[in-house]
Amino acid sequence: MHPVIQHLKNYYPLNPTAENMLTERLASITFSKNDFLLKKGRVCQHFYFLEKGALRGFYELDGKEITHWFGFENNFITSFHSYITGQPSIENIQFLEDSTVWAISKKELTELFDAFHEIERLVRIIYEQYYMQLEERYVNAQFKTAAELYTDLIHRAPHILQRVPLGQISSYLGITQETLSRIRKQHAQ
Amino acid sequence: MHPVIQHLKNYYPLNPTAENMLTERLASITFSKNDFLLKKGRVCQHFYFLEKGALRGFYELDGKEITHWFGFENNFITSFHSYITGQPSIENIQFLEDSTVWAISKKELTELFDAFHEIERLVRIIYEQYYMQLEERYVNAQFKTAAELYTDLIHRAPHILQRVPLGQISSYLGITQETLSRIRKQHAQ
DNA sequence: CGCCGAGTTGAACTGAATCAAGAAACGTGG
DNA sequence: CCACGTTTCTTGATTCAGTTCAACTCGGCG
Repeated sequence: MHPVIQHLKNYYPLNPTAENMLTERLASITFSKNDFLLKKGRVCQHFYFLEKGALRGFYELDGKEITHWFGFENNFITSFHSYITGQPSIENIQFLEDSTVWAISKKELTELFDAFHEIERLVRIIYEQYYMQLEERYVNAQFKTAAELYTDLIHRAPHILQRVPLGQISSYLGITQETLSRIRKQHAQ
Repeated sequence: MHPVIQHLKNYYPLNPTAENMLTERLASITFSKNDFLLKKGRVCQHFYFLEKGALRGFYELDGKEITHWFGFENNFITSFHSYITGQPSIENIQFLEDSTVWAISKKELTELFDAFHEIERLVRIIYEQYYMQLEERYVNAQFKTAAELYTDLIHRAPHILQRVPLGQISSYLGITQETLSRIRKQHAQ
């Protein structure tokens, strides 16, 4: 079975016709480590599904790169603000590993919404889940010390330390690399 | 025209039949200042529209109340996590002023999704807007000093200082009341 | 072999928290 | 409508977590 269809079953089951129409419109693309899925200034016209690999969204602030999210296997990926508004993206999306994604254009997905109520429902449900995740992350972040943020993260995503450079994790947590390095040292002992 | 229908036109226009079916299911409720729309531990079974007034969502942390969002006129309101998952809410929702809300139950809204594709589309579009807002708030919050958070807030919502106690604003910004008081003093001079 | 990016370590500094005490504003009942 | 108690806000002194800046280590790779 198609890996995207397989994953969508976790949210809402589609009937076979809708599944087929969707599958036909999904294009597989492979990328190498350090490739960009999207560069700042371009409009994000696609909705992606990351089958294998890892990536990050980051923007520049005072000459430093701020990674504000990571994507791993089975995550839906897009530069949301740009995708929805059609405006140029402020963020870059870059691969951290050799990766495989499935892509569908906004135009095609919108057409599928018109043709299949249930596909729009599926996306509505996916939005709900992603909204809750974002909200949770937000509430968890505030009022925590750097050390708490770190331990929370390795509980939630223990693999992240092996797969992502320290500097990217530290900006994701909103602390400096030096502080994260010290915390990690404490933690290991 | 019904105030909810009026506001929905900003997102996606409904046909008259859908408008009527929706309007019939909306119940108007008035509350007084300090009333609770939802108390911690209860399941949020409704989706609300705040026609007039103001409210806040808050939770307890170390014996202190942390206000993590505000709602004003024309905002959609619910305890999202509880509403979606059906689990007891961690947060309270309390009115800051005498208010008027329109309510629809989750059951009825779900039935409307089944009956009218376009109502589900409307909600999908509303989710997109609210997701972007949350994302924006998140990115803006990190890496800002307390003073920057304050000036950003009064630009975005200048009315908030008149309508909301300082202690609630400070926890919303993730700083102490003392710090906000000092910043505000600096700012005024 | 030497360079380069990633990570570590140290010392000084600073923004904001904490703790504590007053002042002002509010609303509630007599 | 005033008096009293409670909540909200302000101000000061001290402390501390985390930043900044700078130097150093380590491992990989051309």
